[in-house]
Amino acid sequence: MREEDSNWFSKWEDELPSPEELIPLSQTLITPDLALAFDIRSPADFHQQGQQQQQQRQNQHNSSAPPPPRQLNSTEFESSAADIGRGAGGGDEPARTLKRPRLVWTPQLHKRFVDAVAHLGIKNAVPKTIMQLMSVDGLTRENVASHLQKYRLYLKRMQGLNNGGVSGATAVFGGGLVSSGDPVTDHLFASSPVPPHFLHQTGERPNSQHFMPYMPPAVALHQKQMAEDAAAGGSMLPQYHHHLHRRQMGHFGSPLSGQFEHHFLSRQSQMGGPRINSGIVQIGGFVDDVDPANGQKFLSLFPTGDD
DNA sequence: ACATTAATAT
DNA sequence: TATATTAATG
Repeated sequence: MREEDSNWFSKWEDELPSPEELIPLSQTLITPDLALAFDIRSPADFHQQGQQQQQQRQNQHNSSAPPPPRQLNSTEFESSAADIGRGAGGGDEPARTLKRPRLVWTPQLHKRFVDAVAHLGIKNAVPKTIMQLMSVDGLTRENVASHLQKYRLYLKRMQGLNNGGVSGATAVFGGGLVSSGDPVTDHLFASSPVPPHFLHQTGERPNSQHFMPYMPPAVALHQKQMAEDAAAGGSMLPQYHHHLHRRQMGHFGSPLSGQFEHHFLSRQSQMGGPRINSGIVQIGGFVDDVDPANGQKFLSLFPTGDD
Protein backbone atom coordinates (compact mmCIF):
# COMPACT_ATOMS: atom_id res chain seq x y z
CA MET A 1 0.00 0.00 0.00
CA ARG A 2 2.79 2.36 0.60
CA GLU A 3 3.97 2.09 -2.91
CA GLU A 4 0.55 2.84 -4.22
CA ASP A 5 0.37 5.88 -2.04
CA SER A 6 3.56 7.34 -3.28
CA ASN A 7 2.56 6.56 -6.84
CA TRP A 8 -0.72 8.24 -6.41
CA PHE A 9 0.95 11.21 -4.98
CA SER A 10 3.40 11.73 -7.77
CA LYS A 11 0.72 11.24 -10.38
CA TRP A 12 -1.45 13.74 -8.69
CA GLU A 13 1.32 16.20 -8.69
CA ASP A 14 2.07 15.61 -12.33
CA GLU A 15 -1.38 16.51 -13.42
CA LEU A 16 -1.40 19.84 -11.79
CA PRO A 17 -1.68 22.59 -14.29
CA SER A 18 1.49 24.41 -15.00
CA PRO A 19 1.65 28.01 -13.88
CA GLU A 20 1.19 29.15 -17.43
CA GLU A 21 -2.09 27.36 -17.66
CA LEU A 22 -3.46 28.89 -14.56
CA ILE A 23 -5.93 31.61 -15.05
CA PRO A 24 -5.17 34.88 -13.44
CA LEU A 25 -8.00 35.18 -11.02
CA SER A 26 -7.35 38.72 -10.12
CA GLN A 27 -8.39 39.78 -13.55
CA THR A 28 -11.26 37.57 -14.32
CA LEU A 29 -13.02 37.88 -11.04
CA ILE A 30 -12.91 41.58 -10.85
CA THR A 31 -15.52 43.42 -12.74
CA PRO A 32 -14.38 45.83 -15.40
CA ASP A 33 -15.61 48.76 -13.41
CA LEU A 34 -13.70 47.76 -10.35
CA ALA A 35 -10.63 47.06 -12.36
CA LEU A 36 -10.81 50.51 -13.75
CA ALA A 37 -11.56 52.14 -10.48
CA PHE A 38 -8.72 50.48 -8.69
CA ASP A 39 -6.27 50.69 -11.45
CA ILE A 40 -5.95 47.01 -11.90
CA ARG A 41 -4.54 45.96 -15.18
CA SER A 42 -3.18 42.94 -16.80
CA PRO A 43 0.40 42.12 -15.84
CA ALA A 44 1.49 42.44 -19.41
CA ASP A 45 0.40 46.02 -19.40
CA PHE A 46 2.66 46.95 -16.61
CA HIS A 47 5.91 46.91 -18.43
CA GLN A 48 4.57 49.03 -21.19
CA GLN A 49 3.60 51.78 -18.89
CA GLY A 50 5.00 55.15 -19.69
CA GLN A 51 5.96 58.14 -17.69
CA GLN A 52 2.80 59.86 -18.45
CA GLN A 53 0.81 58.19 -15.83
CA GLN A 54 3.32 58.67 -13.13
CA GLN A 55 3.34 62.35 -13.40
CA GLN A 56 -0.34 62.51 -13.84
CA ARG A 57 -1.10 60.25 -11.05
CA GLN A 58 -2.00 62.55 -8.27
CA ASN A 59 -3.76 65.01 -10.35
CA GLN A 60 -7.09 64.14 -9.07
CA HIS A 61 -8.43 61.62 -6.77
CA ASN A 62 -11.72 60.83 -8.31
CA SER A 63 -10.31 60.16 -11.66
CA SER A 64 -9.99 56.63 -12.70
CA ALA A 65 -8.90 54.30 -15.33
CA PRO A 66 -5.37 54.75 -16.42
CA PRO A 67 -5.23 51.42 -18.19
CA PRO A 68 -4.61 51.55 -21.89
CA PRO A 69 -7.95 51.57 -23.57
CA ARG A 70 -7.81 48.91 -26.13
CA GLN A 71 -4.32 47.81 -26.48
CA LEU A 72 -4.20 44.58 -24.70
CA ASN A 73 -1.03 43.22 -26.08
CA SER A 74 -1.06 40.30 -23.84
CA THR A 75 -2.35 37.45 -25.85
CA GLU A 76 -2.37 35.43 -22.73
CA PHE A 77 -4.66 37.77 -21.00
CA GLU A 78 -6.97 38.03 -23.91
CA SER A 79 -7.16 34.39 -24.57
CA SER A 80 -7.68 33.35 -21.03
CA ALA A 81 -10.25 35.99 -20.49
CA ALA A 82 -11.97 34.94 -23.66
CA ASP A 83 -11.90 31.32 -22.66
CA ILE A 84 -13.60 31.95 -19.44
CA GLY A 85 -16.07 34.40 -20.77
CA ARG A 86 -17.30 32.10 -23.47
CA GLY A 87 -18.00 29.00 -21.58
CA ALA A 88 -21.10 29.73 -19.66
CA GLY A 89 -22.91 31.70 -22.28
CA GLY A 90 -24.39 33.73 -19.48
CA GLY A 91 -24.55 37.41 -20.14
CA ASP A 92 -21.15 37.79 -18.61
CA GLU A 93 -19.07 39.85 -20.93
CA PRO A 94 -15.51 39.40 -19.85
CA ALA A 95 -12.89 41.81 -18.76
CA ARG A 96 -11.60 41.92 -22.26
CA THR A 97 -14.23 44.39 -23.23
CA LEU A 98 -13.38 46.79 -20.49
CA LYS A 99 -14.86 50.04 -21.30
CA ARG A 100 -13.59 52.99 -19.52
CA PRO A 101 -16.24 55.24 -18.08
CA ARG A 102 -17.26 58.31 -19.96
CA LEU A 103 -15.27 61.35 -19.22
CA VAL A 104 -17.10 64.28 -17.85
CA TRP A 105 -15.71 67.54 -19.00
CA THR A 106 -16.00 69.74 -16.01
CA PRO A 107 -15.35 73.43 -16.40
CA GLN A 108 -12.05 72.94 -14.67
CA LEU A 109 -11.02 70.25 -17.00
CA HIS A 110 -12.13 72.23 -19.95
CA LYS A 111 -10.12 75.10 -18.71
CA ARG A 112 -7.06 73.02 -18.64
CA PHE A 113 -7.85 72.05 -22.13
CA VAL A 114 -8.20 75.63 -23.26
CA ASP A 115 -5.03 76.64 -21.54
CA ALA A 116 -3.16 73.83 -23.14
CA VAL A 117 -4.44 74.81 -26.54
CA ALA A 118 -3.58 78.39 -25.88
CA HIS A 119 -0.06 77.53 -25.03
CA LEU A 120 0.48 75.25 -27.87
CA GLY A 121 -0.88 77.62 -30.39
CA ILE A 122 -3.61 76.50 -32.63
CA LYS A 123 -1.24 75.00 -35.06
CA ASN A 124 0.33 72.64 -32.63
CA ALA A 125 -2.74 71.95 -30.71
CA VAL A 126 -3.46 68.45 -31.73
CA PRO A 127 -4.98 65.81 -29.52
CA LYS A 128 -1.85 64.08 -28.50
CA THR A 129 0.01 67.21 -27.61
CA ILE A 130 -2.90 68.68 -25.83
CA MET A 131 -3.31 65.55 -23.86
CA GLN A 132 0.29 65.60 -22.81
CA LEU A 133 0.19 69.17 -21.77
CA MET A 134 -2.91 68.75 -19.79
CA SER A 135 -1.31 65.91 -17.96
CA VAL A 136 -4.47 64.67 -16.50
CA ASP A 137 -4.53 61.24 -15.17
CA GLY A 138 -6.51 58.86 -17.27
CA LEU A 139 -7.16 61.30 -20.01
CA THR A 140 -6.82 59.69 -23.37
CA ARG A 141 -6.01 61.06 -26.74
CA GLU A 142 -9.44 60.18 -27.92
CA ASN A 143 -11.02 62.03 -25.07
CA VAL A 144 -9.19 65.08 -26.16
CA ALA A 145 -9.81 64.48 -29.82
CA SER A 146 -13.49 64.24 -29.28
CA HIS A 147 -13.55 67.31 -27.17
CA LEU A 148 -11.35 69.19 -29.56
CA GLN A 149 -13.66 68.40 -32.37
CA LYS A 150 -16.57 69.87 -30.58
CA TYR A 151 -14.58 72.81 -29.40
CA ARG A 152 -13.52 73.68 -32.89
CA LEU A 153 -17.06 73.61 -34.04
CA TYR A 154 -17.87 75.87 -31.19
CA LEU A 155 -15.15 78.29 -32.16
CA LYS A 156 -16.24 78.25 -35.73
CA ARG A 157 -19.77 78.96 -34.81
CA MET A 158 -18.63 81.72 -32.63
CA GLN A 159 -16.61 83.44 -35.27
CA GLY A 160 -19.56 83.26 -37.53
CA LEU A 161 -21.68 84.92 -34.96
CA ASN A 162 -19.19 87.63 -34.32
CA ASN A 163 -18.53 88.34 -37.94
CA GLY A 164 -22.09 88.20 -38.97
CA GLY A 165 -22.73 90.83 -36.41
CA VAL A 166 -26.10 89.38 -35.70
CA SER A 167 -25.55 88.79 -32.07
CA GLY A 168 -24.42 91.44 -29.72
CA ALA A 169 -24.02 89.13 -26.85
CA THR A 170 -20.30 89.04 -26.85
CA ALA A 171 -18.22 90.66 -24.25
CA VAL A 172 -14.64 90.77 -23.24
CA PHE A 173 -13.49 89.77 -19.86
CA GLY A 174 -9.91 89.98 -18.89
CA GLY A 175 -8.82 89.71 -22.45
CA GLY A 176 -10.94 86.68 -23.05
CA LEU A 177 -14.04 86.47 -25.06
CA VAL A 178 -17.14 85.31 -23.44
CA SER A 179 -20.02 84.85 -25.67
CA SER A 180 -23.40 83.43 -25.38
CA GLY A 181 -23.54 82.17 -28.88
CA ASP A 182 -25.91 79.38 -28.44
CA PRO A 183 -27.83 79.86 -25.29
CA VAL A 184 -28.22 76.28 -24.44
CA THR A 185 -25.58 74.35 -26.26
CA ASP A 186 -22.44 75.91 -25.05
CA HIS A 187 -22.47 75.90 -21.35
CA LEU A 188 -19.27 74.05 -21.02
CA PHE A 189 -17.40 75.99 -23.61
CA ALA A 190 -18.69 79.23 -22.31
CA SER A 191 -17.39 78.39 -18.91
CA SER A 192 -13.90 79.20 -20.02
CA PRO A 193 -13.01 82.38 -21.80
CA VAL A 194 -11.85 81.90 -25.32
CA PRO A 195 -8.48 83.41 -25.98
CA PRO A 196 -9.05 86.00 -28.68
CA HIS A 197 -6.54 84.62 -31.09
CA PHE A 198 -8.51 81.43 -31.31
CA LEU A 199 -11.07 83.23 -33.29
CA HIS A 200 -8.93 84.86 -35.87
CA GLN A 201 -7.66 82.80 -38.64
CA THR A 202 -4.13 83.07 -37.60
CA GLY A 203 -2.64 79.82 -38.62
CA GLU A 204 0.00 79.65 -36.02
CA ARG A 205 0.43 81.11 -32.68
CA PRO A 206 2.58 79.29 -30.24
CA ASN A 207 2.63 81.13 -27.04
CA SER A 208 6.25 80.41 -26.75
CA GLN A 209 7.24 82.67 -23.96
CA HIS A 210 8.19 79.52 -22.33
CA PHE A 211 7.54 76.53 -24.35
CA MET A 212 7.32 73.41 -22.55
CA PRO A 213 7.64 70.11 -24.28
CA TYR A 214 7.88 68.19 -21.14
CA MET A 215 7.84 68.77 -17.53
CA PRO A 216 10.35 68.30 -14.83
CA PRO A 217 9.62 65.05 -13.08
CA ALA A 218 9.78 66.63 -9.72
CA VAL A 219 6.83 68.79 -10.43
CA ALA A 220 4.46 65.95 -10.49
CA LEU A 221 2.51 67.70 -7.85
CA HIS A 222 1.10 70.39 -9.91
CA GLN A 223 -2.40 71.25 -10.79
CA LYS A 224 -3.60 74.55 -9.79
CA GLN A 225 -5.36 77.58 -10.72
CA MET A 226 -4.69 79.09 -13.99
CA ALA A 227 -7.85 81.03 -13.88
CA GLU A 228 -6.39 84.40 -13.44
CA ASP A 229 -3.50 83.64 -15.66
CA ALA A 230 -5.57 82.88 -18.63
CA ALA A 231 -7.79 85.79 -17.95
CA ALA A 232 -4.79 88.01 -17.60
CA GLY A 233 -3.65 86.89 -20.98
CA GLY A 234 -0.49 85.49 -19.55
CA SER A 235 -1.33 81.90 -19.71
CA MET A 236 0.96 79.63 -17.95
CA LEU A 237 1.09 75.99 -17.46
CA PRO A 238 0.86 74.38 -14.15
CA GLN A 239 4.06 72.54 -14.44
CA TYR A 240 6.26 75.50 -14.22
CA HIS A 241 4.88 77.13 -11.23
CA HIS A 242 5.20 75.39 -8.04
CA HIS A 243 2.34 77.17 -6.68
CA LEU A 244 -0.18 74.48 -6.34
CA HIS A 245 -2.57 76.84 -5.00
CA ARG A 246 -6.04 76.04 -5.94
CA ARG A 247 -9.04 78.03 -5.35
CA GLN A 248 -11.41 75.81 -3.71
CA MET A 249 -14.58 77.32 -4.61
CA GLY A 250 -17.29 78.90 -6.31
CA HIS A 251 -16.33 80.66 -9.39
CA PHE A 252 -14.17 79.56 -12.15
CA GLY A 253 -12.44 81.74 -14.61
CA SER A 254 -15.22 83.86 -15.79
CA PRO A 255 -17.65 85.99 -13.89
CA LEU A 256 -20.48 84.36 -15.69
CA SER A 257 -19.51 80.93 -14.74
CA GLY A 258 -21.24 81.06 -11.46
CA GLN A 259 -24.45 80.53 -13.22
CA PHE A 260 -23.15 77.79 -15.33
CA GLU A 261 -21.73 76.05 -12.44
CA HIS A 262 -25.17 75.41 -11.20
CA HIS A 263 -26.17 74.06 -14.50
CA PHE A 264 -23.36 71.69 -14.45
CA LEU A 265 -24.05 70.54 -11.04
CA SER A 266 -27.64 69.86 -11.65
CA ARG A 267 -26.92 68.42 -15.00
CA GLN A 268 -24.83 65.76 -13.47
CA SER A 269 -27.47 64.55 -11.20
CA GLN A 270 -29.81 64.36 -14.10
CA MET A 271 -27.50 62.51 -16.33
CA GLY A 272 -26.51 60.07 -13.72
CA GLY A 273 -30.08 59.47 -12.90
CA PRO A 274 -30.57 56.66 -10.46
CA ARG A 275 -27.01 55.56 -10.66
CA ILE A 276 -24.71 58.46 -10.56
CA ASN A 277 -21.49 56.63 -10.25
CA SER A 278 -22.32 53.89 -12.62
CA GLY A 279 -20.57 54.75 -15.80
CA ILE A 280 -19.38 58.22 -15.44
CA VAL A 281 -16.12 59.44 -14.25
CA GLN A 282 -15.00 62.89 -13.72
CA ILE A 283 -11.47 63.33 -14.50
CA GLY A 284 -10.30 66.47 -12.98
CA GLY A 285 -13.61 67.04 -11.41
CA PHE A 286 -12.81 68.98 -8.40
CA VAL A 287 -15.68 70.93 -7.23
CA ASP A 288 -18.68 69.59 -8.82
CA ASP A 289 -18.91 66.19 -7.45
CA VAL A 290 -21.57 67.49 -5.25
CA ASP A 291 -24.60 66.06 -3.74
CA PRO A 292 -26.39 69.00 -2.26
CA ALA A 293 -28.85 66.81 -0.45
CA ASN A 294 -26.00 65.16 1.23
CA GLY A 295 -24.54 68.27 2.62
CA GLN A 296 -21.32 67.21 1.08
CA LYS A 297 -20.32 70.27 -0.73
CA PHE A 298 -16.96 70.30 -2.29
CA LEU A 299 -14.17 68.04 -2.97
CA SER A 300 -11.15 70.13 -3.00
CA LEU A 301 -8.77 69.17 -5.62
CA PHE A 302 -6.18 68.28 -3.29
CA PRO A 303 -5.41 69.89 -0.06
CA THR A 304 -5.61 73.49 -0.79
CA GLY A 305 -2.88 74.60 1.45
CA ASP A 306 -0.12 73.05 -0.44
CA ASP A 307 1.93 76.12 -0.78
C1' DA B 1 1.00 56.59 -36.93
C1' DC B 2 -1.60 60.43 -36.28
C1' DA B 3 -5.05 64.15 -37.36
C1' DT B 4 -9.33 65.70 -39.13
C1' DT B 5 -14.16 65.40 -40.12
C1' DA B 6 -18.79 63.69 -40.42
C1' DA B 7 -21.81 60.38 -39.11
C1' DT B 8 -23.46 57.50 -35.87
C1' DA B 9 -23.86 55.08 -31.44
C1' DT B 10 -24.47 54.96 -26.46
C1' DT C 1 -27.40 65.96 -24.22
C1' DA C 2 -22.59 64.91 -23.85
C1' DT C 3 -19.28 61.99 -25.03
C1' DA C 4 -17.52 57.84 -27.58
C1' DT C 5 -16.71 55.36 -31.55
C1' DT C 6 -16.19 54.54 -36.26
C1' DA C 7 -15.06 55.23 -41.02
C1' DA C 8 -13.23 57.75 -44.51
C1' DT C 9 -9.64 60.69 -45.87
C1' DG C 10 -5.37 63.33 -45.72
